Amino acid sequence: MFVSKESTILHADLDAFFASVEQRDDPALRGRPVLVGGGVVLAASYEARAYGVRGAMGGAQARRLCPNAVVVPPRMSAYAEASKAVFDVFERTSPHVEGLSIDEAFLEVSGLRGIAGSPSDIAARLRREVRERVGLPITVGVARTKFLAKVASGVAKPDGLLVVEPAGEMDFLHPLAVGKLWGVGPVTEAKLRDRGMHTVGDVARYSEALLTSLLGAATGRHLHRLAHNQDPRPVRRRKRRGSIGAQRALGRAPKTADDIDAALSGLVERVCRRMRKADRLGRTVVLRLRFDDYTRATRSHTLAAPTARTSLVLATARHLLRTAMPRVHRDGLTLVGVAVANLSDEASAQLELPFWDGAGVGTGARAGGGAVDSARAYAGIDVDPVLDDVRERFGTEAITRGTLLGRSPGVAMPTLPD
DNA sequence: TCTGGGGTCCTAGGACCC
DNA sequence: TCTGGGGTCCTAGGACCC
Repeated sequence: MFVSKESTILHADLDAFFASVEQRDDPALRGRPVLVGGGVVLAASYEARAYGVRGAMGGAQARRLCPNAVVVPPRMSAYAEASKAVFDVFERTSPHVEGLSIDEAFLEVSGLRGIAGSPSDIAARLRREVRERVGLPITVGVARTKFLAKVASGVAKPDGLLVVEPAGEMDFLHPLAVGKLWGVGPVTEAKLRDRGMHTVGDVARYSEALLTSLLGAATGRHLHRLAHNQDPRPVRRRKRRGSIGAQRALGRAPKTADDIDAALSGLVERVCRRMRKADRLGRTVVLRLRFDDYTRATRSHTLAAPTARTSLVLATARHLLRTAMPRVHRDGLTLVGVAVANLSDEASAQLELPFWDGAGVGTGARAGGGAVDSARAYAGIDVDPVLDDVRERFGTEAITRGTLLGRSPGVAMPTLPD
């Protein structure tokens, strides 16, 4: 018998997630406008949205729009816990779950028709289970493609369910504003508008060649396909994340070099702790800066071997910051961020070199024999036994690519934690 | 309306190697 | 001595998403 390979995809998206968790945990907040986060609104309950408040809005503006809103500080661990409980329901619903963020996922359910009922039955049951087991409202969109399922859940919000039937796809798709297309933000939307494209149907009338010349190869091709209802992307498990970072806004007040360095140290420490907790190492240190006029800059450096060592990441970040100091002095720094990218897991974790007898053996920096020699002279320590030991354990490749950080009395070197 | 914190992907140029 | 093409890695910036 011929079996259709046509897929049916659910897009499940929690409603006003952070705000809903707060209302769930504090009955006094139910039915009232709730804002999570004071400086910038991380989430606004639907009661607050009725006043025009949106996520990512400045806190002052949000309170102007909705003076009787209750503002609560974010409780990230509570949200992480709720997210995990919701994803447990997802996993019970389908073996094919692709998480998109802390509060949304795609589920492939086409293989389940005979077992679990129609897609809309499955979606309705999923919503009920999330409500009963976790106590949160969730909206589900159902369609043959990821894109349509995601748009459908957006239309059905809050606390809704919308199925886009195959026969109705074009009628659903073409009147949509271009801004609804996945990957179209303010910049791309303006470019499309300048060409007279306001709806998805408008985009569909243009050639792929024109769209790619206007927007670049990847974006042009992507939009052309979506506008013609071609979205073959399958639901698949996510790869592990590719970077871990932290950042902090500094405000506009003038700050000293010590202020900046203190912020940088705190960020590096947070990032490295998270990396070690997740059992991951990274090779590329990225420094992110934002200036008074909201322009941004990044500086990055790739180490010879992956690490999660605070001292090494911090030394690298400081070096990157020094290279950016002219710009910092000229334009005024308002945000500093550090990320470690190029993450690897256990396979390459062996390259993380060990401590050895009073000498810290770190990985990274542009190192060869020269760096080893200068570290030896600088620290005044006997590194030959260290080299032998490392060579024996990790092979010559590791040692020629490593840098030695000496630690001996009277020599100022970064402290090496854990 | 002046903007937080966490990410992803794409582009383009230069260095370097074969 | 001069010439090519292809591939990978690194850096920086930009757009976008939740």
